Amino acid sequence: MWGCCFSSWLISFLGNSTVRRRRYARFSAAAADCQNENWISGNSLYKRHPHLQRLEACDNSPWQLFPVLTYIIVSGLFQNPFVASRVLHICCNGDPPDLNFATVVFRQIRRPNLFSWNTIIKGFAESEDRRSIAFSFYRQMLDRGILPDKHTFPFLLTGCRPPSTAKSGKFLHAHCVVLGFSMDTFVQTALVNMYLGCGHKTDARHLFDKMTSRDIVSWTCLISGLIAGGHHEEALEVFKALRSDEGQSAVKATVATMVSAMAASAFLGALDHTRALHGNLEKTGYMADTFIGNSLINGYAKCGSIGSSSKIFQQMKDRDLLSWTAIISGFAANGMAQEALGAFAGMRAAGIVPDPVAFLAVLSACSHAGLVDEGVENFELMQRSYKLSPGLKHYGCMVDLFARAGLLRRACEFISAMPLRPSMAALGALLSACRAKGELELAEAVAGVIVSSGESASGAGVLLSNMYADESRWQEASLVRKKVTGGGLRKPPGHSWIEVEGVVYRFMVENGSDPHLKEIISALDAFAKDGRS
DNA sequence: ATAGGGTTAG
Repeated sequence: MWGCCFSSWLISFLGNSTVRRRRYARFSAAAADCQNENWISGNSLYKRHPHLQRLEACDNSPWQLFPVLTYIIVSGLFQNPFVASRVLHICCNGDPPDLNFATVVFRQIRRPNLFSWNTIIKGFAESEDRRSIAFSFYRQMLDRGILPDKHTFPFLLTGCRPPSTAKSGKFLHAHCVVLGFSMDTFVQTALVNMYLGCGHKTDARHLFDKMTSRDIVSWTCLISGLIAGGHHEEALEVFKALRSDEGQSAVKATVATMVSAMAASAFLGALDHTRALHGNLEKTGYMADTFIGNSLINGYAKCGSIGSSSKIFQQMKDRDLLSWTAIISGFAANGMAQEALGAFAGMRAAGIVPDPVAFLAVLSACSHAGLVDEGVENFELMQRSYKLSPGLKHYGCMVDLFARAGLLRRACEFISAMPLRPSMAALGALLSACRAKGELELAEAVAGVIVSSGESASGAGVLLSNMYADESRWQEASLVRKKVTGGGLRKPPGHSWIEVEGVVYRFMVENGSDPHLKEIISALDAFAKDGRS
């Protein structure tokens, strides 16, 4: 983008002949240096060419780069590998990075050095949609006889994230071993991260366990990677192992570590863990951190301790978008819709611009409390005042809002007016509302839509079958049920977990393997008896 | 004589 701007700037710059003559003296000094094959670099370079120091001050603002870039190109200093690498680095690390211009710059470097290769590889590996280009640069680099160093691999490995498989990652792992970089902590951590990202948990654990010098980033990578893969209990176990390791080695949990541990604890709803983490944090200097505050708000809210959430929220010095969203969705999840709406008003009054996630929290508060008018109002506000187009989740939430309120007609109308294909969740919400209202005909129609969507319809099938059973239409009930189970479809068994004295126990329906299942059932029976009396 | 792996809300 700014490559184009630069061309026009260059033309206007060079077009003025008086200016050009005045600058000639400076250029000719640089030109003299370009004759010299022994390139100077670093401090001595900047001392000889003070103009180049502007390179250091314009990382995020390409506009400031233009004058010095002109100087660099016209003088020929661009062929100094150090200077070329600096320019390339600026193109790749701008905000946003301009990879097209970086490629143009890279192609102009006659003999790219390892630093230039690493820089362009990093630029593409960190991009969203052009990660594969990083690999083709790696390939070209090897073809030109340049060997990678220990910096190259972490760059390349960050590009091995889903949807790409572990295939290229394993390839790189082999290169690391052969070239002797497999003992480097950074490379090893990047490998662990890559395996976790590609879903190869066992390989990642194996690698991590064999690491000779784990530092805190390695630990944090493992914990956050396990969470991303849905292994929250294992993440907490690793965190405990880290805690016992902290006594013997120099590793010490950082903000990133604590935030990840908190996320696992929040997901599991483990109140004791959350409290323990909070207690730890009070002893460190981390409480002032916004990330930490946000994760505590979320953690306490997920554990049902919304009072603690709002206390943390009030004590926070700097509240950002996420702090407000966390407290709104916390209130929403704990059935406090009025407080959620109040917090939303507070957020707007504080000058924080809500984003789609914030609106989702508001809408879910309305839907849980049956506040139809407020829901519709905010759904419109989001589009009208904030120019945000609702996503599938927002539409799903609105369907849920109407369906829970028993407004089946309105829910149907809303679905047919949707510009997006309704999600399974939206149709499912409508279907359960049909059961609650005993609207069998509508339920059949909705179930038909779900089946024709081609996705797994086991939940819908079970629900419809139950509806037939409600009406004592046993034949149809068993027919639907057979279709669900006979077609290879199986409803995944529901599972839950409970934290008792700091230990998380997971249990499943249909699975007698848990040694505590009997205890759990008898405890539930006791609760049920209490409830009746 | 420039660079590297990790962070929260749905």
